[in-house]
Amino acid sequence: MPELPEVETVKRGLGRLLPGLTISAVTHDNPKSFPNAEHDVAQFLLQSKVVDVTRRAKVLMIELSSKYSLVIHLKMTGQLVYRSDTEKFGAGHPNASLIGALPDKSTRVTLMFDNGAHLYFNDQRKFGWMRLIPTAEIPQIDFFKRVGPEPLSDEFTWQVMHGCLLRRKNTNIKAALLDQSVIAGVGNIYADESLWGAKINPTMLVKDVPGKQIQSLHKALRDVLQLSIDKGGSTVQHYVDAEGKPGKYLTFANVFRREGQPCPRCGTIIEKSRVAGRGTHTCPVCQS
DNA sequence: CACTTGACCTGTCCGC
DNA sequence: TGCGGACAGGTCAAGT
Repeated sequence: MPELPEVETVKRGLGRLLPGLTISAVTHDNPKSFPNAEHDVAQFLLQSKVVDVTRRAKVLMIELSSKYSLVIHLKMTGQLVYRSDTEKFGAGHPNASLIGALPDKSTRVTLMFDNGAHLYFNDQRKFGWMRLIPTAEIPQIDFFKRVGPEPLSDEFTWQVMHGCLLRRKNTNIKAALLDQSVIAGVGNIYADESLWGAKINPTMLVKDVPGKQIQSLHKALRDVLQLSIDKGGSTVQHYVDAEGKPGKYLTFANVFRREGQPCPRCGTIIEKSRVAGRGTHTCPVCQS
């Protein structure tokens, strides 16, 4: 679920809340959350001050004054939720969260800060991870060495995108979009939405997609990612922002999770199938 | 090498 | 009501 727009939304929220705070206590379920940790992570984090919060692809980085960074992947069900020492989220409260009292049974890591606030890393399915890595060494980790360009960057022209996609010319266009070494940050939601926008059938092989349609896909992908960031991301089940609130993009979705409903463009009933091992939503007429 | 499938997990939903 | 199984989706390892 957390794809580029969701991780970007969390990054912006934490970027407003965390910098300047010092970590005063840590609880965690090492080694599940901190695989292959070389240090006593909790001890190592104490008295570190948060310097900045950044994002690359679907990965969040909390940069610390110790010259180390917490590198975090939320995978499918991960959440990072900040709560001040006084927040109470009873029903009807204007700041009511999607989730209840924290920590709960999905909480895997808790950071407490010197202002009394807590940051909870919740992750029902335990696919997510955190790593404590020297900030200077982050570009060297395997994932970042292989990951493709940021689709919202100025350098990401349609020609650049075409070149990236052609590295997987014999696979279908949806699998190529989902491949993080081709383009960074695209997941199932925005693959389906952008392919619908460009009127491309997801099973089409990359080498068979004409340049004109790659241009359409480039615009559709950037538009849908930007729209979703503007709406605070997509919430299917688990995703919430740094304050525990769900995203609003899915009310604007054209095909994702809309099987059985009419295509907003032509009225044909949207179908669900399986492409690249994922649930895939298409208009059978627009994307024939 | 290029590409596809299965494993990792847990909660939810559907059919019997 | 209970129970088994499919499904959800990001990434890496293993398989074809």
